[in-house]
Amino acid sequence: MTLIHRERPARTDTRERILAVAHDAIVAKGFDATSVEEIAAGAEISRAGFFYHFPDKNALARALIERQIIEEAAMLGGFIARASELSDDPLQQMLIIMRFMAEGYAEVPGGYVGCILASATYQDRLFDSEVKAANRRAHLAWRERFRGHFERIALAYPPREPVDAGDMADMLSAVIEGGMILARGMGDPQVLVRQVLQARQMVKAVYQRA
Amino acid sequence: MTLIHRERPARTDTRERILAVAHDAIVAKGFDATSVEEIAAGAEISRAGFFYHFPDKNALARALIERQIIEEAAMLGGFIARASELSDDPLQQMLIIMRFMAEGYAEVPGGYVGCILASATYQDRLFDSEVKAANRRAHLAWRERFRGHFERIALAYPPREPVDAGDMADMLSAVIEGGMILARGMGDPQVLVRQVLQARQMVKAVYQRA
DNA sequence: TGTACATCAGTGAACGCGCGTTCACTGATGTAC
DNA sequence: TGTACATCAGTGAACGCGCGTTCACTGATGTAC
Repeated sequence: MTLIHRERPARTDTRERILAVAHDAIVAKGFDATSVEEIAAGAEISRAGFFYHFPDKNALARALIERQIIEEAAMLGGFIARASELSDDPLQQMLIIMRFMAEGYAEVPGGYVGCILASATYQDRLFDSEVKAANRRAHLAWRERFRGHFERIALAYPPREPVDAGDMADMLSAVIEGGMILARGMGDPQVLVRQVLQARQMVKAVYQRA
Repeated sequence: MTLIHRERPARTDTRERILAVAHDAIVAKGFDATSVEEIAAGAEISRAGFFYHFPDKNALARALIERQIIEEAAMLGGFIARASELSDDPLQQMLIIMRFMAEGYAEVPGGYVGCILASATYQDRLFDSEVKAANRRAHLAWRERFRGHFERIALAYPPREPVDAGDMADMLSAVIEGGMILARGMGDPQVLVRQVLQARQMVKAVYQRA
């Protein structure tokens, strides 16, 4: 028989596992209702082990929000880059981006979807001002990212009804956050996908000529 | 000097005060982070007094969601009735309703707004199936309420891009829930108002001919 | 190549605090006769 | 109109439990000489 030397996997990834487990639990139940105990158990360490990686529970919230901001930016950046490869027209680019978004949400395994930023928004008195500021920056980043895009669209395609480019940019966030709430509230993940595709139809109706 | 006989106001309204205080706190901080202690303090009773009115904390959540469903229905019912007084045209009615909604949110004192249903959605593992079912019924009620309306609009005004009447109905909820999250995340209550008005412009673009 | 020490990535047990809930009790109001 | 009892709308103190956090310790790995 060989010696069963305890598997001690090179897990510098423990921190990542904590973040992944915590993300899912917080999105599902809220920050306060998610205990350090269950996060630690999910990451297969002890409760005290958690505090080796984070000074306190709030530091975890901060890290999650920062991570979300970075991942969102990466995903969107990918969509934008691919869309500008596929078309030079700003309206077509936006329609392509929105289809990518819908497909992205359709592919989430189990259809389970939630947004940590919304979760933090609905518990904002719990978080310190640093977390709130990060949350705010994230929303502003989305807005600025798409405002310029909608301004270019409006130049090429005068809108049928007057709309503000900044509001159109916010609409993308709003339809996703609101769609997630509906999808979860109604127990049907497809609701989010349909909302994104419908917002896409509405964008066409606003800008596109027959 | 007159006898200062303790003011013992006829407060059968204690239950209502509990609900009002709890609503504000839960929407601001989440269900779990809102203690019975602070709800009782806000309603000017003792912690034990709270349990005279509700068997446990979950019963409070149920009562709040049921109350929200009733109040929403009443408010919307008022808007719909007034809109059908002002116009016979289904599209004009919808545009009037959406303007009422925007004005309603613009008038909220302090611009402070949140939705208890969204709050419950983001903590849904905490609530029992009865609460979840009520939440779901509420969303379905909104959808059915407006689906017929959008179907009538589509008959009179063939949409410029194909859209599903049920999805259009959901869009009203989504834009409000999403708008609230953005408004709070960015610290600007006007964001919600602008999102509702913008959705209104998009409805015009989809259905209205020049 | 061997030894001494430092650092990393945790563990297990204990801590105090705040929370939801219970319970015996109370003082004001309502009702029967 | 007075008295006895019931009900309403709570109070104050106590309960046990779970939570976030701390702390002394540990065993494996890395580094200096």
